[in-house]
Amino acid sequence: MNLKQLSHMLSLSQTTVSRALNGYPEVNEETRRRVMDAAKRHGYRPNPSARRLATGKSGMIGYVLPTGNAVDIDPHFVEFLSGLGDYARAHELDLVLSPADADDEETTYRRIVANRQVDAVYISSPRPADRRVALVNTLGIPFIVHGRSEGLDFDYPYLDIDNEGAFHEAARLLLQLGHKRLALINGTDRETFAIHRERGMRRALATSGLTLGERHICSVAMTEENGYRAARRLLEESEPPTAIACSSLIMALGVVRAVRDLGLTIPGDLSLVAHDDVFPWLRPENFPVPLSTTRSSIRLAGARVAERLAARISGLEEGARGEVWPVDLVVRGSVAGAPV
Amino acid sequence: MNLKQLSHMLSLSQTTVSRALNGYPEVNEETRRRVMDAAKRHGYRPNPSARRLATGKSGMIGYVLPTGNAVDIDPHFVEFLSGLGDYARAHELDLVLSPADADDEETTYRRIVANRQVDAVYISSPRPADRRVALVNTLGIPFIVHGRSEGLDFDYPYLDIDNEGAFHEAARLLLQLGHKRLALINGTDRETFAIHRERGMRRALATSGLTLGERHICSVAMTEENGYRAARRLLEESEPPTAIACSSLIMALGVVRAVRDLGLTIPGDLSLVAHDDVFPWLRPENFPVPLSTTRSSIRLAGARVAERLAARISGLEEGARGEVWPVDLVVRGSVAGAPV
DNA sequence: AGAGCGTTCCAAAGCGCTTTGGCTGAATTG
DNA sequence: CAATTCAGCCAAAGCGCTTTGGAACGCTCT
Repeated sequence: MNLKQLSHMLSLSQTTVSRALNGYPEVNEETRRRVMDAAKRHGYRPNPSARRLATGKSGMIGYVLPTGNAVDIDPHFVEFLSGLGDYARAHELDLVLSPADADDEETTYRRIVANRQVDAVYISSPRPADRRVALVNTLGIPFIVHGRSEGLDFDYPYLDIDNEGAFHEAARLLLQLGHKRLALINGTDRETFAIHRERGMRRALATSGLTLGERHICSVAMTEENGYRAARRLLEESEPPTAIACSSLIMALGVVRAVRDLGLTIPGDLSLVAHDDVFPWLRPENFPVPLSTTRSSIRLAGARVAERLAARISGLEEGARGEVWPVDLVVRGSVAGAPV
Repeated sequence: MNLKQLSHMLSLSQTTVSRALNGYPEVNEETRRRVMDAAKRHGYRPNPSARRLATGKSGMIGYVLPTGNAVDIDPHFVEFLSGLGDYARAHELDLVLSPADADDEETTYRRIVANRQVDAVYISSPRPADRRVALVNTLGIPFIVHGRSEGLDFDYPYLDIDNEGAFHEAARLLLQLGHKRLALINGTDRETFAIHRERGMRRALATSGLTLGERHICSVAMTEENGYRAARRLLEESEPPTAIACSSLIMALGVVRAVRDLGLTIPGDLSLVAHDDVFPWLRPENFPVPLSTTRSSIRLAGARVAERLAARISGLEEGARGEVWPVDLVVRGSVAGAPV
């Protein structure tokens, strides 16, 4: 059932039927009702390919998926997607993932914009002076960055959590508990969120006249194994840290294992705080010793990004509005006063 | 730069240019070269929306993403996606995720097929007599099921791993080690893979004249917490199992924690085997006691599904070919002889 | 020489929608 | 009452591609 048939059986022109369906004002309400009714009764659905060719709008939002043998997609992604999908569903938006060589995402961005394949895109895990952000900005497609870049000479719309504040608070807590030797097991330092977390921690330490030594900070991919290795290295030093802040629950798993292997205890020998993106399948309260966390639901972020993307597509949101969410510090049993 | 302009500047008709570009035989090789050349030089890219309207082909593969507040997307999904994306990239295929109410995916399948939004779809985590499989089969769009359904009165193309064989082997190993009381911590029993694993285990037990008691099998969502709870329940019985097979590494994490909490040891008091989908961020060899696993890379499966999907789209693959991958049994320190 | 044939190209008709520009007749205005 | 206005409808022109149904040309074959 296409527009032609539908309009024919209503003895109306395609124009009128199209307008009636799309809510244009220049059609009699009585006629509109008739049209709507017939459309529903016959299950008419405008062909998206045709509509898209005519309007250039696709009803989809895009994401460029970095791929490659050595490229691992972050498990956070799926939670983010959950939230995004949840909102997108309610608004009949589809999401298109365009796989790209991780070393050359630009070509793909250019392609999907040139082809008008999607109405908007989002960018995640931005790095400082991220070229993707710059590119997408000049290409002029609606977009939102999940996270923040830095050192770009223009403003752009983003949604980020207060990573600096979160780790500042975490460090401040540890300092208040008397810890002097803190360490940070961070995500790879090419990503802005990791930089912000380090910054927050340094700021807290500076307030107490302390610094974060070069050797007390690890920047690694967020796997259990890397968490373990980093923790071992830190704890086997001559003057090991008495408290560690860790950028992910998964790495924290490794830290806990290292602590055990070394015959140490949490929080007796080591206080531990980690960032929690809120996975349904791994919860900080279920750690051997309930884990203190800085918590922010990445799923909610996904939903919010979808919401703002939709708003930008329909012109309800404009400009370079940045949105930063505060992060909860949740204190559980994994932190205690510094050992004497 | 569109076809009209390009053909005009070549003083050729759109027909000829189109045919030259698409490799049709009825165009002079010399002309084809000229066209190809000009196209490349001017960076001509056919508009996908137009092409799609004309041909009905979209160059995308689809996946219906179940969403909802209470719906958690499996973290396996992201690994599968990695593999799929990796292959799709090389073939210029995009992936469109259509979010759907988890209770009503059918509407969405109908929509994407009716709208010809994608050239093929894949279905994951099938359940017995899965309605999605039946639906998609009658709708006549190319598809592949990742996993298997059961009790359907027709054949269909799928890619699955030998879950039954894997757990049969795992159980057989445990039996050989003298274990008599085995337990299974499985994924939710609505999914076929869980049923197959249970079946494999039962079969192995039957061979030794044993059975898997009702209380010795847990069917739960695969979270760390559920693994913990299941293990506690099992181990606190009067005659606790001496060996557990577990359907995921994440649940195994919980099992290990439970064992510790109860003051037991692996493999002294309990032998443990788990299924490993091969995540980059959590590896069985890094468990406190290296975990024995049944191993199969879900990432490779993703790549293979993409490959077969592409083959079906282009007509290279036809019919209802089922493909079952064998699963490696990797023995590590977490299994030992049954306690005396 | 004319029929027959394969090669190479083209004009034009879709694909199914949106949108422009214009037409009608009734209501409003001076 | 003629002149405007306006609500409500329509025909037709795109959007940019693919594909159908020839047409023109140079050959070979009888």
